[in-house]
Amino acid sequence: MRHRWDLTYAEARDLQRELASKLDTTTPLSRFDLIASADVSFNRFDTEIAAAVVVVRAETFEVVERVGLMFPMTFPYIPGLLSFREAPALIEAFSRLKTPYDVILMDGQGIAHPRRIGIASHLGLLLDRPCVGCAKTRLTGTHDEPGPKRGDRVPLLDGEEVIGTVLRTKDRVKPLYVSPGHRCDLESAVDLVLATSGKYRLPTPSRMVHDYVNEVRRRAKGLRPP
DNA sequence: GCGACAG
DNA sequence: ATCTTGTCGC
Repeated sequence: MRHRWDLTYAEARDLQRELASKLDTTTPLSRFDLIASADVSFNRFDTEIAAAVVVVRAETFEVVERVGLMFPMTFPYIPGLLSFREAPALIEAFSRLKTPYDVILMDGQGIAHPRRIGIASHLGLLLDRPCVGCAKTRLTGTHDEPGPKRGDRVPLLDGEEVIGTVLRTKDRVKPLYVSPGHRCDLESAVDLVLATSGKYRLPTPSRMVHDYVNEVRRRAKGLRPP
């Protein structure tokens, strides 16, 4: 499934409402042996964005394949419309990936979004692959403070509706916002994040792709140490 | 109108 | 998101 990206904000929101109705957030993940972690990186005023995907074996964190590239960035950052800025570059990166993977782990919200279609949901839907959303901060929803220990969690709510889980992945560090993206349910999403984290706040595959995508950007732009 | 607001 | 050293807290 594909669609155009050069839309007005109103058109983009209409498209989101249309796409959101196609999401599957009730099917448990059958497996997550091979995780395709995706991320982007860019400079404040640059017009190019670095996108990368790292396929990691969940049990060992061994890197199976990496793809990194630079891509033109045209859409601005508008809260709620993040995918229109970052997804085109990510989709290009995924198109160059050869390794079959079980699930995508995306930095950002899944259905924990005003229209229930954050970048993890949007990406999963367009690629027709299971996708988990794991964000560092909140976009929408309310919640209590989870307990202080790793594994402690509390529901992320929008009124009565559960749209995600605020999950502590490490003792006494800020919790993460986990929500299903597509072809995945909330329980599976939390399981995956918990199974791949512990040493750091972020899941290890997320840290790996974050480091790699920064390396890709710096190598393309040439950053000089002062 | 005011405050909130993934990356 | 990125630019950046030291520093406070467990």
